[in-house]
Amino acid sequence: MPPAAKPASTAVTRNPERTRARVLEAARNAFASHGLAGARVDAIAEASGANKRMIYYYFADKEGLFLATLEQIYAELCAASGTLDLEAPPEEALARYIDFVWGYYLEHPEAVTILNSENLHGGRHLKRSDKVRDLERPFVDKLTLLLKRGAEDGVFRAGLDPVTIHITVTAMTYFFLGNNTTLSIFFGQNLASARARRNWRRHIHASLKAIVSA
Amino acid sequence: MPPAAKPASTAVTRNPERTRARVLEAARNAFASHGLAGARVDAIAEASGANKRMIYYYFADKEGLFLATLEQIYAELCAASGTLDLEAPPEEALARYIDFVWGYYLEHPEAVTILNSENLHGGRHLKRSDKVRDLERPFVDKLTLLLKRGAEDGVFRAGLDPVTIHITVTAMTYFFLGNNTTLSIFFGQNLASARARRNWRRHIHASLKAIVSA
DNA sequence: CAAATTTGTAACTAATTAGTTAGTTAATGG
DNA sequence: CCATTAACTAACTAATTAGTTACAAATTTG
Repeated sequence: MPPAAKPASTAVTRNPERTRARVLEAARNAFASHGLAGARVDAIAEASGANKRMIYYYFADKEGLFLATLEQIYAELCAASGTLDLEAPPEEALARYIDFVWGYYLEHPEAVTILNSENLHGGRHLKRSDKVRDLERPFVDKLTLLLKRGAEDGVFRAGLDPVTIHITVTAMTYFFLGNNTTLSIFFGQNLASARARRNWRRHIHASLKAIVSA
Repeated sequence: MPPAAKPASTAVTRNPERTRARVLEAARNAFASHGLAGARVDAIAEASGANKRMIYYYFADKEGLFLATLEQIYAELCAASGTLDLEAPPEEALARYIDFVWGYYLEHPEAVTILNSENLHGGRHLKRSDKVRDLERPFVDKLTLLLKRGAEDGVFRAGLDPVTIHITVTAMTYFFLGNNTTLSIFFGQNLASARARRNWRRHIHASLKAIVSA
């Protein structure tokens, strides 16, 4: 049922890859704005310019489309981390790492809401994805090396767990950005302002420095 | 339209307050499990034992019911923080504060998913809630005093912002618990285990100690 | 080039949904 | 004790929804 990858064609009237890509883009927007249950397949079809039938042809059902969206997000995140350059003194490299995570979620707010949706549904789509299981996670290896290097240089504490550090950086980024609205209302201040964001990013840097310091 | 609070009655056949409470409880479960769009008013009516008409009678519409659920969650969080005792040496008191936040979200996973839903929808329900605006937030005052006390004692850094510290503790708690499923899948380890939770809670304590230390 | 296959369309359907109508029964207050 | 109001019910509706059917055109392949 799922169409195999095909060599580029000069045809304009038919273009399955472009159709797929456009559907995925529209799906991403729709799921990000309304969640899995709130997103409308008809709306995705219209926004992508594809016929609704094609969505079912390519992705089987709404949940299949949601899974494909999730897989694309994870693939993009991992691919982006491939270009991450941590060849610098440990403290400088850690700062770059933080800026990468912060920058990624700042530029991809849809990733936050879609991952939240997947957690709402107990990860039932991701669980059956071998695409995500087989993904390269360059940032984990890079962070592992960085922490080791920092410990050897005596600037980082020894025995730091890379996954723990990654989750810490992501938690501080993701929670601040993803829950910005309710936090702003609850604390009566605009945490979406450039100033508030700048302060928070600075706070992440200072916090992680304190956490990893020897 | 919204019914006023009434003195307790001995009647059993009619009990608007109990009906309201049961609807709210069912709504909380439904919204927590399926989100705003995914929750079904019919299912909430059936689960609460109330007639669907009564839900519209008390809460106007589905969004009104969602707002009432949100308000209840915030009210409970603030009420719970009222009993929080921080009368202890600053480092011990900060540990208690962390355990309060951690314990609260651990015991109320539905608060996490419902707040995520509200953020998905841009906070449009909470924005029009004066109930939440007028809420007492005892934990902010308590934390403010604690940070001041710690600074005076020379154990905490001076000038720490209580809201920043609160968001930091909440970020590390909320993100770990709320995104536990996708994190577990992505990093190939069971972060829901008692051991993983214990380690993470310990990590929050160590991290905050490092962050606030003079 | 012809048969098989892939890509695409338009119109449809069966089920579900939020919200309503029209009325009944219990409590309350004068 | 009766009239008004509050609490409640069952059955309904109009709109929407995920998913399908039946068909057509383009492309590939033997």
